[in-house]
Amino acid sequence: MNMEEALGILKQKGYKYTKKRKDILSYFDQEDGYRSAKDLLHFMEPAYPGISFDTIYRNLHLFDELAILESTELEGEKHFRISCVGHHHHHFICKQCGITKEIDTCPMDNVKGELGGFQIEDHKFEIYGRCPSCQAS
Amino acid sequence: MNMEEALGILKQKGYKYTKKRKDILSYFDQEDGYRSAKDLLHFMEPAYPGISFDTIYRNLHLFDELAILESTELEGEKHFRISCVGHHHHHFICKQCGITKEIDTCPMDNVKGELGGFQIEDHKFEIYGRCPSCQAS
DNA sequence: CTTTAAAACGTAATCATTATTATTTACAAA
DNA sequence: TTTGTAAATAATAATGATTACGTTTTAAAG
Repeated sequence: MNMEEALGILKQKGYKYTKKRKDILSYFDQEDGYRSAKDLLHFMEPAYPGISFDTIYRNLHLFDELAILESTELEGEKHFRISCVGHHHHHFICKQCGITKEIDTCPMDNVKGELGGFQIEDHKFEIYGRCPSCQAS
Repeated sequence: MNMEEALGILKQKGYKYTKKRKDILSYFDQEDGYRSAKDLLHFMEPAYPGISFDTIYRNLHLFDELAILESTELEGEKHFRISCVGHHHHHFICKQCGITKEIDTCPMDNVKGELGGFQIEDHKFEIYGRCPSCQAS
């Protein structure tokens, strides 16, 4: 997912184009990892002093709903990253910097046999640790 | 993990035996699924009117630390279940009633090859859906 | 029994998130 | 270009989960 695609989705669904939304998208476009609402707020503050929580949260949720962003819960805080659309995948997530690495292995095929009678709706597979550059520092 | 084991751990580590702790443990012993602090509070209230949050949360964390309970985050709330010690495992979790089913498949072996240079510290694999009895209702 | 360290109480604070109402703005149609 | 209107934002306030704190109570060891 890149900015043009994301802006295209917004337009197509009838949502308005605002500079704030563009800037939010550009933030996630440039970052390659999970970021919190607070991280985004800190990024936005210089350009928009006093920007409200509402704007941050509403847009994060909107983008999550539109699958422009994907989200996960890390230590009690929701974190978001730009969506890697196209194919099913999971992530390694660096505990220190939040950067992600795509994992192509999905365990669900091997598991379905164990779950006869259970209706599977969703699953979460995440690996946590330190990325190479955080190990070095 | 059963009550005797759990109480043994408490004793061995020098923590006191109280009726509240016994009741908390008996709650998780009888429930076979993830339960929230609120769930536990509701269970405790009749026997201990006005029991404080502090008692609930402190003991949940203590038991989590001692690996008497294990925890996961579901929809912004921490949930706890009695620990299935002994072997590594994952869980199917029913979104409706919180009951769990053990999954013996662990995807980590297949994944390590994809993560050269990344230091793996932890992982989470959970499957969400409806258990057979919740599907029926 | 007495001691004492831990547990529990009562309450307030904190942190993330959501809701509310009023104002402002993007955008399309006149 | 102007204007109407629905959407977006601001400025709080509220909520819900969790943690912190000073005091009192209690389990359990001597």
